[in-house]
Amino acid sequence: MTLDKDTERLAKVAKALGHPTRIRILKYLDNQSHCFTGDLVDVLPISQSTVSQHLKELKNAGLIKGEVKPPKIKYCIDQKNWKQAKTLFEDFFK
Amino acid sequence: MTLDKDTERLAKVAKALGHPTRIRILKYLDNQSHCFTGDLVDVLPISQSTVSQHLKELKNAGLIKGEVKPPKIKYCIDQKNWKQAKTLFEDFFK
DNA sequence: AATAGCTATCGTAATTTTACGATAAGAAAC
DNA sequence: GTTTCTTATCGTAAAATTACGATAGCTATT
Repeated sequence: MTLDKDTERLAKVAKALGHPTRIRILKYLDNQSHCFTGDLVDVLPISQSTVSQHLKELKNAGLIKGEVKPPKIKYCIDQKNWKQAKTLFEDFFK
Repeated sequence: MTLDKDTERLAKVAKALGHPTRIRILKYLDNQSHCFTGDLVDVLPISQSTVSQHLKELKNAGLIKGEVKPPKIKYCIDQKNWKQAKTLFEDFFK
């Protein structure tokens, strides 16, 4: 059943979106098109390690991806998975 | 900032959607337009108390509402909040 | 080779989530 | 009034989440 797969995927993405900090990160990324961890640490009222942890979850959910630009890591939205997520939510709310 | 309110709201709704069982419940509700707890217990592979717990979370997030039809409780989607959630996600993914 | 800068990971504690069985609550039927 | 039916709530245990400081890793620079 691809329906069940979609359900699992939708739930996983939703879970990744289920924290205000992660929403803010994604909105920031959407505005800036890309950013480094430090940019977020400057903007968000939480520690560097916690920011990194949230980034990890977004990456695990496939919503963002990181590119190593030593000594920094450049994050941006994973457009392919982003589109898929958008579609899943559209279908769900339709 | 209404933006922060929207962020909080979006995260809250997303969190409520962040479990496959709750997605299934909402899909079921969308198909049937309404249902009782027992209907879901028959369909889902989890116990009655767990179903009730998931319903509670969906209700807390405002996505569904229950109407007492003794001795049952009739659940349906909260259309007003559902529309709002739909809009929040649309704006977010736009 | 040593230092400096940036970020992930580790270790940890507090809180939340998820699941279950058992129990309570409410109204209808007998 | 007792029983029956349906569902919420309680109590509980295991697992996951969230947060932090401290530490490690990786480059580039000095």
